[in-house]
Amino acid sequence: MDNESGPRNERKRGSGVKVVYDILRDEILHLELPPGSPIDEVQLSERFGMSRTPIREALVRLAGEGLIDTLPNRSTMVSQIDFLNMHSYFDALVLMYRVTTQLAAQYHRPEDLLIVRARQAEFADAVEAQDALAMISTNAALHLAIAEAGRNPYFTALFSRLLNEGRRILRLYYQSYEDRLPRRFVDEHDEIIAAVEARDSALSERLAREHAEQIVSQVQKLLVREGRLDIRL
Amino acid sequence: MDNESGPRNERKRGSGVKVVYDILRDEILHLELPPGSPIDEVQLSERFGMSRTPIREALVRLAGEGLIDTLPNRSTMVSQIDFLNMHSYFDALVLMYRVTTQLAAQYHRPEDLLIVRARQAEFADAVEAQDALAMISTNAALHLAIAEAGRNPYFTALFSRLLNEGRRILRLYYQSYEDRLPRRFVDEHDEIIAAVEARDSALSERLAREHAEQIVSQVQKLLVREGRLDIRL
DNA sequence: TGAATATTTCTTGTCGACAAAATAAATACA
DNA sequence: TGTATTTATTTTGTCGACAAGAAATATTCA
Repeated sequence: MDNESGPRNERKRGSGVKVVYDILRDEILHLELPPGSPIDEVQLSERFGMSRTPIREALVRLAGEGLIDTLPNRSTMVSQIDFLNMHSYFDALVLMYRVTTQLAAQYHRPEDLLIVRARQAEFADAVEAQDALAMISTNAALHLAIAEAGRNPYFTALFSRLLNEGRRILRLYYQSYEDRLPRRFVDEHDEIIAAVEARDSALSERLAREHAEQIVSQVQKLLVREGRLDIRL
Repeated sequence: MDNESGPRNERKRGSGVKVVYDILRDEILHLELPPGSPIDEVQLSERFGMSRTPIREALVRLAGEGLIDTLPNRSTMVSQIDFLNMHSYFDALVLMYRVTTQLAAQYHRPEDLLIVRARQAEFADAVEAQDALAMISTNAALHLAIAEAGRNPYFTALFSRLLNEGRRILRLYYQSYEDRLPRRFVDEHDEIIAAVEARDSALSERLAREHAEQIVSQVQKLLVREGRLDIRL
């Protein structure tokens, strides 16, 4: 909430939309702009030191990615998480974990694995540091790197969107609870990476599915773990 | 190329962006704006009788859907079809045919089937009329209706994008060749619809996969069916 | 005559202003 | 005091203008 781009004369022409998009996107994903937050163009214009036009264009872009909801002549707001349809989300997420990991086993290149391993190291550091928020984002970054190694832009784009959504969901919960972060996930990632590297498609897909189902299971536990009001009647 | 929205005083405020988006989107999908066509904001502004601002917002939206390519300070153009990566496209297409059809078998409602049947009737009419262009669009509409009956917005969105891309690809070819349209596809659609209606997930998925593979196979034939220059050397 | 440079023109990105639509606040009435 | 109406304010959609960047054209030079 502090990376304003500065006045016009310090920005390269043509970069306005992207700067605003990048910053707002990150703020939405980090829940600095939580679901349901109103988005006010005039305030953003003041904040970023630019006219409303590039702000609006960035908002169109964010809307296209489902991160904000807009209707004509109405206030824009940060999109809500559709908890009523989590099963759709989980179906799509698990399938994308499987498909992208299998494709990575088939199509990865050496430079891909360098990136994947770097992301895994970051993830392991976050788990070691018991830093839940870092874990959430480094997990997404790792799996996105695997997806990119699979080289199917359609799946990568969908998976990216799902991972982003997952980041928002998880952040809602890890902000409120102090869970021990399971070291097991680091080991699972290592196994997946090894299977990918070995180009073992079937094993990659199987490990990815198990891993994804673990994650879904954990999210589901989070979703139902709302303590019941304990009042004697 | 004729549905301009008229001057400002005949349009409802707030509808500008959508009107331009809808018209340009259709023109891209119908190849009236073929791949690689330049997009000129000033001309569009004159054509639609509105300022460039809503035009640009519509273009941001189209870019987000991969229908146009934009870079800062450069001319926008209609996105090319990436023929070098058709295998990625086919992988995604087949998987989406399977997934959405299976989900339709699981989650469809009576009103969904009414729509699906109406789209199939339109498809059958197009085949009967040997109207290739109508067949291309009604086929996409039918499968999108099936996907919507499956009720997973993530898959539906990806499939919609893939079907749109397929429309552009097929139009490139059917504009140039006069093929007999196979009646077989009508029958296959009927079988798929019956399996969906019967809630037979496994059969639905199998039929969808076979159907998709037929379509892929046909597209592949189109792609390689460029006559070789027949000159004696 | 082809290449390099300068100039002109065109297109894109952004600006601030205007006004329609929505929202909030104030006023009137029962 | 609660409801309906009116007024004021805020926000959004669009406008046309300005200027930076890119492309096209003209000019110069070897």
